Amino acid sequence: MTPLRDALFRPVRAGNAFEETVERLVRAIRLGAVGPGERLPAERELAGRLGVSRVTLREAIRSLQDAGYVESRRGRYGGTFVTSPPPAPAPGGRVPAEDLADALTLRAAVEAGAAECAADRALDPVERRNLLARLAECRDAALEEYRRRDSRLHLAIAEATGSSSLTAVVADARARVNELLDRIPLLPPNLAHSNEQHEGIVGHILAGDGEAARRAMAEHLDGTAVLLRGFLA
Amino acid sequence: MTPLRDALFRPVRAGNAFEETVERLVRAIRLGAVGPGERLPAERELAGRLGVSRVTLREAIRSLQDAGYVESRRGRYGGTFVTSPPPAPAPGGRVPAEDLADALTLRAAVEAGAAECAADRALDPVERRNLLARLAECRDAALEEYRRRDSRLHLAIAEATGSSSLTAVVADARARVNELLDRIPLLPPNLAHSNEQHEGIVGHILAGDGEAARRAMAEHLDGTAVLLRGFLA
DNA sequence: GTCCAATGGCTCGCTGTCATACCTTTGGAG
DNA sequence: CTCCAAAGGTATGACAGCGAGCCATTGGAC
Repeated sequence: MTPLRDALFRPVRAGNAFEETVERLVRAIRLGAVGPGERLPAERELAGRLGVSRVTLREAIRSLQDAGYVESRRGRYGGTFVTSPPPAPAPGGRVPAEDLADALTLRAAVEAGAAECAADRALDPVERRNLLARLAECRDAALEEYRRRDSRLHLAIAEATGSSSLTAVVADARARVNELLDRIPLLPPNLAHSNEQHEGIVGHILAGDGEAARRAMAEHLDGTAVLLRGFLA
Repeated sequence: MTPLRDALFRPVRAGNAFEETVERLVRAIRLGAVGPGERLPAERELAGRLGVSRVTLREAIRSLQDAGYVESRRGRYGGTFVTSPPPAPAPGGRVPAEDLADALTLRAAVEAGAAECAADRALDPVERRNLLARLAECRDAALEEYRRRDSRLHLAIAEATGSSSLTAVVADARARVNELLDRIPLLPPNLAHSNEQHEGIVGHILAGDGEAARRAMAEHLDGTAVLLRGFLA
């Protein structure tokens, strides 16, 4: 009973508008939704989308500039551009075991569910191409680009469910796990294994086999879960 | 690409602090976390949990009073109590097909995932008893209480995953679907069938059979999904 | 060469929200 | 019977965030 109330009476605001805006922008960049060299939406549009005033958005962008994530240029065809290469994330200290379990459980549930939903749906050609393109991106990614492209593939799978809410939840879950992954080394053998599993997952989704897609995704996620638990527990 | 950005650049705030607080409180009551006659946490504590000032919380409580959801009493051992019976929800009009699909997809993914996670975990005796108690509550629920108790059972399953984040996501998804369910009739045969399925789901969870629990939950959810699509499409 | 549309940069007054403190009511402890 | 702890009720000053408007810069269209 108490844990249920904890969940329902959790904070309405994760922080102030400025902090949450920074968080969102960093997340979009870290998850690869806006790649290096690409431009963010114009301030007026972005402020509207985020439901935040332009003043607040600009403060957030200012701190991303200071952190080296973006650079702004004025004038027509100007804008705010993601720098390449992006700054290395701060390593961070230990992680409470409970937080780790919470993040991994959330991700396991939503990503496996998303893979199954995506497979059980009739995908249009655009979605199919998107999946294959993201898969290819992962295949020939350099080490320092891998995490971002991996996230993009996983998010493409979430998108393929056709549910924007589910996509948002997967993005949240993934952002949390990525923060933890940044604290452990990324090894080439793991990467190769990951790519094999990606092939399988996407294959099952395109074939419309929900059960197999779910199982493959679960196994894939379990791999990184084991790594995380090993390094951080 | 655009749908991904839509998900990541979605609004930082769902509304102002007052509106979101009202939403939270109504949700807690509608999902049965605080049953008829029960007391909400004291204002000072609740404001702290929700991360909102007491002034704002009180405005929210005030509108719940006006809507007939709660009654406040002063003095020691006073507090804000959920009324019984609660007011009937406003029926509401048509639902865009896209919203319906979005809500159902989200729920299918997260609730099926939660059932599987719960089953694959070593449950402590408290959690096992909680599941059985909620199951029993559903079994002998009157028609007008059924929706609330059904939600409590489903949320108990989410709690059993041990992940508060996952519990919160399931609560969100369920609140959205409940809003839609309030627009269609609840028929005794459906209810009986639901209860049978509940037995199966909880049984598989207690037995630790994640695969079966997931499948049973998916089937169960599919039943109400079909009903919803039939009535609202 | 001139114009102009689109972009980032800046300012000001208004409103919502917060933190804090204090008041009022109530029922059990002693 | 008295007291007081815990709850809801109220008031106030400070500030974050907003909307709206204007300025400055830029590069292509004409």
